[in-house]
Amino acid sequence: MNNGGRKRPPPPPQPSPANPPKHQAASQEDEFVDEDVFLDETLLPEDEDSLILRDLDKRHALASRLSRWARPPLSDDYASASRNVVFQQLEIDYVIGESHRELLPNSLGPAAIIRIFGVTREGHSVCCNVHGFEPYFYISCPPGMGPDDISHFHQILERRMREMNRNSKVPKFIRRIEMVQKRSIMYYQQQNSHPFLKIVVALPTMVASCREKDASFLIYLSLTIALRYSELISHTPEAEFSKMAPFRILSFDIECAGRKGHFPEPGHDPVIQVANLVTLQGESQPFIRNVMTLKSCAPIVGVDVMSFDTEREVLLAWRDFINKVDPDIIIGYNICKFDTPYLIERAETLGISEFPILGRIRNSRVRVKDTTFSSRQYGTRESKEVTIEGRVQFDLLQAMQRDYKLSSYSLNSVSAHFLSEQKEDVHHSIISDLQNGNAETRRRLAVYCLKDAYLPQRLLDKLMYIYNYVEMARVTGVPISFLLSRGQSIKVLSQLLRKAKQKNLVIPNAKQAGSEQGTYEGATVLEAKAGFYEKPIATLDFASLYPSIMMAYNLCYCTLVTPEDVRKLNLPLECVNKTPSGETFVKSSLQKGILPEILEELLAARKRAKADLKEAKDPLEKAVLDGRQLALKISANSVYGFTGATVAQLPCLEISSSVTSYGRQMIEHTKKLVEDKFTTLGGYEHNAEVCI
DNA sequence: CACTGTCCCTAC
DNA sequence: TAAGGTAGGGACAGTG
Repeated sequence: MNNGGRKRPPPPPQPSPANPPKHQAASQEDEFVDEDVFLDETLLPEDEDSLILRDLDKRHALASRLSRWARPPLSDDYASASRNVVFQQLEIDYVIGESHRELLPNSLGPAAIIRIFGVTREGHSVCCNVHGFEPYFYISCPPGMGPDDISHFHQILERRMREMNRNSKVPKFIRRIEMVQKRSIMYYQQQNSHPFLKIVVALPTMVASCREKDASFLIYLSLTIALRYSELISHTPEAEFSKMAPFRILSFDIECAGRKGHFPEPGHDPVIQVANLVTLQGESQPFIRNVMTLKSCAPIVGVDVMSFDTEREVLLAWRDFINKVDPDIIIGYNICKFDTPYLIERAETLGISEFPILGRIRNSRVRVKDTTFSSRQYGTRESKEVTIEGRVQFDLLQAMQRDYKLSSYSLNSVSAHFLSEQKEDVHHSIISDLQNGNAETRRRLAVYCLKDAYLPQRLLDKLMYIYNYVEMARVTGVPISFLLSRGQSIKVLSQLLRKAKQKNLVIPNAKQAGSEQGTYEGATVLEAKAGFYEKPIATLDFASLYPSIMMAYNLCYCTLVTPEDVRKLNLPLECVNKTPSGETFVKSSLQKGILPEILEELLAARKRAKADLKEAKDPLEKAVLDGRQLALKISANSVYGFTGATVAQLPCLEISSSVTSYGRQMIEHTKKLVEDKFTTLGGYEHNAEVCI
């Protein structure tokens, strides 16, 4: 048994025997009315089965509830592996052609990408992508391999998998598994009495041995897989397979006792409280509420208060809690930049080496990495990256900053904006005083800490983040974490890879050395006619102009014909389109482009979102759905942007400049059409004029 | 003051 | 290392 699975001590003892239970109950009732604003009916449990832990006995209810929800430990079969994880789904995207240097560091030739999606430990359970774990496993093979070699490569891959599998001590107990493919998020339907699909991952030694044995087949991260991917049956996320998985969502918040006038630093300032709420996706109430405090804390209605004498105990209690509850998704406010790194760095300071075992890979330590993200769309943001294998971290602050333009992103103002609820800020200057007071002042602090854990969960539900992000992840085929931590281009690339694989195409590494191609001509903007118009003006608008152009004219990497090919191939005129910018593309009758297909899918998804929008009644729900369809629109537009991004993975200015040239042409044409038709000569009242 | 370049923002 | 695009307006600073 590893540390991560170590049993948490049985229900902690009542923290403060000095307070007789009766007195507690009385004071609780009093305070509940005027002080515990957040403990209103929205948070209080409704049924008997829920946790109302007014006395010691009820603590056992928590313990049993917790163990009921705790997932079974890994089988002993896995004990021999130094690191392992159980995945729900394996998918192998095997060839992307010449390697992308970014995606495949250190590899030169055509490459395979194995993507692994999903994690589970119990059959009916659900999972998300292998977040945190590198979502791509890189395998490279000798340079010079082309599309014709795909099947050969396939076989090599398969053989290698088998070999590795033989080497491992893991028995094969899965014969047939039906998988639900949702790309990023999946619902696993148990077809088999045995719950496990097993994949043992990343035995570091195997990397070395593979290199020695077969230099032409480098494996950067080794895998041992218990079933062959050909045995997987994947379903598109439709009908019953489009259901949302009941993720287990942990929302947490920490409080630190900072020194006066200083922002808390993990090198100096202790973690004094950690509040946790655990909710099943789709349910309105958390099924676990607790708070871990340093020093005693008076009881709180509906909350399991666990008090400890040392900070070390607090941290370890939290680690054990995480491992026991085994959440799929971890949320909070600014957790990525503050809470999570703070806990880890604090544990480092205190020398608690066994603390950062929080993920689903046994004995894998969580590390903190500094990252910066900068793009024109989202601006530059510095952040810390903490990978917790197998758990999605969803920072509501990040999501807010990406999705909404607000004047302030404090939890307080965001909650006020979306939930009409304030957070009753405890000013940071009095946190230390509250901590140094008595059990009652620490209780007050705990209530606020809990509220700070509660608000992100409310935001998550209210803004339908799980639904919207899962939708986006499904459509684009990237893990959810990418949606928060990366830009638009990875989404386009991911869709390209998916489509290319379907069609047995390889994507070249187009990023040439010194790609100095400059910029290209953009859209026409007609001159506006300024003035105050009393009568309404008719507006003309193209529906998704650029995507429509790409679809209509079949513009794609794989339909572009170079000038020399035009000469060589002597293509009949009726098979090609010549764009206003002078490029040639074959028509879809000859070969349908990948990009148009991707766009069709995106626009179909957008259509679905718009249909939902029509159904929606609640204004906020409407706003959220509107945001979703807008996000899909932006994704569709970024397909065009992707081709014009000269610093991206696969620039193709022939496509982007063709799109804009068609766009200009169409706008001119429309203007002419309208102005020619609606004239006084044609019997209309006025001459029409088309401007901005 | 006229003009230019930069930054920042928004529209599409 | 990763990063959708171009067009265009307004505020502001610097310069002759």
